[in-house]
Amino acid sequence: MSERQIFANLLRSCSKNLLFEQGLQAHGAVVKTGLGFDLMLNNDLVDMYGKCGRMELACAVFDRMIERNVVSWTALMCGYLQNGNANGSLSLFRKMGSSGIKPNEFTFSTNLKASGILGTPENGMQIHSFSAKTGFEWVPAVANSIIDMYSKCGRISEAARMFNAMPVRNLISWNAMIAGYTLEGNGDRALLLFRKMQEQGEIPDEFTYTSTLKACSGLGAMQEGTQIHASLITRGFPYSVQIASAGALIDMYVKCGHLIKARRVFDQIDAKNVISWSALILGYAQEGNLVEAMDLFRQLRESTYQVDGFVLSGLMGVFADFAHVEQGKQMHAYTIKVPSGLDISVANSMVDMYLKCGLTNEAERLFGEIPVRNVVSWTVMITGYGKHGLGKEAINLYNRMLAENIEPDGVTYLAVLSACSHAGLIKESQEYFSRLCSDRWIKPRVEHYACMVDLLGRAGRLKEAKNLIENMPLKPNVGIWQTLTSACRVHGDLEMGMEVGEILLRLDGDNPVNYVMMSNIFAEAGHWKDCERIRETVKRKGLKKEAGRSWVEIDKEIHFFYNGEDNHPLTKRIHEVLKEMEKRIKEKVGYNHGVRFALHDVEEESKEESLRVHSEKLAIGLALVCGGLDNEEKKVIRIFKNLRVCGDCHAFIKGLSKVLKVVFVVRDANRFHKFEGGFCSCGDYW
DNA sequence: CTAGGGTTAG
Repeated sequence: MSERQIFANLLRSCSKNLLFEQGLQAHGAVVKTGLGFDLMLNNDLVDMYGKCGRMELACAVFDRMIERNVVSWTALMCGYLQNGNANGSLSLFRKMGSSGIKPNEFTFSTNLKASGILGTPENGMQIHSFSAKTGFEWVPAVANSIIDMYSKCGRISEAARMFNAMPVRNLISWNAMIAGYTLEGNGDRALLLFRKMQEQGEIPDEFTYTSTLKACSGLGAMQEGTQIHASLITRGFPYSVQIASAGALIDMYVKCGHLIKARRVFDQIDAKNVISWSALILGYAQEGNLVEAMDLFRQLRESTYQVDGFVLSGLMGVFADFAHVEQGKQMHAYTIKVPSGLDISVANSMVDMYLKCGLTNEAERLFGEIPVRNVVSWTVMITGYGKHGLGKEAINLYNRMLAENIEPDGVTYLAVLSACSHAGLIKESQEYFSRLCSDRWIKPRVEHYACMVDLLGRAGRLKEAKNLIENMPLKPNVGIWQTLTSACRVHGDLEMGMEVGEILLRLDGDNPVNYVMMSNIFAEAGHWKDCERIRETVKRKGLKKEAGRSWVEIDKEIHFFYNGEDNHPLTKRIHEVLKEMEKRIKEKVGYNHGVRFALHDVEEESKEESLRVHSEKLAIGLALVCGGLDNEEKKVIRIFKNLRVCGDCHAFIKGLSKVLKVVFVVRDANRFHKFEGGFCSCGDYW
């Protein structure tokens, strides 16, 4: 074997096994032997450095080469791609074109993959047609990459067209198409294709299984998932395959609500990895079992596996949802100690957590410290401002984002529109909505229309709101009708309320929330008979609405309350304080029980009584008992509620904030309410 | 030198 061939083999082995130090030594030896200008060896060097994550060295070799062929260029592109720089690969692709070198199938595959990662179809389409012109389109690897590119760019129909037109399909073609449907959220189609490929004699591999399991997760299809699990075992795949699919398998059971089975799979895998750990931890956490989740997380930390950004951001998201500030802060402290704490998704999830816990200043500080913010970072912040009723600030932030050349996406528009909605900025919202409609790449969704309906409804422009729903190009969903119904209630438009309510009940007649809304409309209008009729229906159908639950954190401990609950050790004191407060508010601000809100609890018998024990009041009572009555300046009491805060409680807290020198921040299912000096930041519309 | 996968932030 020639010396040159020996070096090539050595370099390829370093590349494959990521042996940077040895590769560096081999590089030195190549130069010493006088082979420093050999084309093939230089290509291998570019590849080796790229694989080892040393792009500066890969570029240096590439720049010093006296001749370059298509392999040299493609190797460098792969380096960029594998080091997370898809744009780098694409711009190199363009440069290669202008230097007169023709791409081959490898160049096409690489850059199609890069386009898929960027997720915007323009680049990919160009490369697709380029490959067609140069006769590479139907080379299997290229065609597969085109399918992958289109499905990652949200052009599933293009992907399917390609797939159907392929003269020869291999396993990878099937996998790419199945993954595409799964990604699109069309799990049914994915499973259909999975069956079809087996009918045609194709044997699934680990990638097929992970994709189809993911499809089952999305569908909540436990039966299909279990079948796939079974065939994974009966086909006798080697361990490596089971490991690769374990994360998806556990996640499937988690998403189907079967934690016990998920746990069983986890316990049965000999070789776990960080993904199987994360899937299970987040499963427990999202279910509300934080004790088990955190215990597993501790075990993960103490294990040899590296905690990654996925599990950190996932847990942070759970703390945000449950408003567990203390846990969130502790996790924040932990992220500073681990490398994955620097992940952008972790930073974003922390900003979101602070915002959802009502600590706006902390969120702002953290947001300012993110070195490279992406569209999610900005959207989180805009959403947060919006929920705090800070519409102007949200819009300012949005403009700053545009100034920094960050492209908004559909969620960003949702954040801006809902910020306008919470702050009542109608003119502004119409401007942004028309911008959205004329955006080339973003399609308005029902949720965007719902924001506009909410805005118009809030302004009392109910006819316009109804018109918008009836004329929108999308199929109205339950949520958007609920928005309109609720606006009818606020403005006391009985006629439209009944009309819209009928639509709502036809569409979603088993949701107690809809009946509550209807009975409220009738109650507002004094139609007690109709109100009674609705109540009867709810009883007859046996519908139960989600139980109202509030919580408050006191001395790093969270106390939960359900409506009418009386098993807290301090219950007696809580009721005493609430009674006392009620008296003081009645004297000072003439507060009275608003019976109009009593129907939030359709199952309750006594309205007065049910109001007095709403969970948010109990939580506030406890906070007051535990030192909230000190009446010191700048005292803030934070309360969280799973549903929307009821109107009576809202009035009560407003009164409290006037009687006491306390600021109350209440996060409900919709937004934040900041009560200060007898006023609420929501302007009494919520 | 090349194609496919698992947990994940708004």
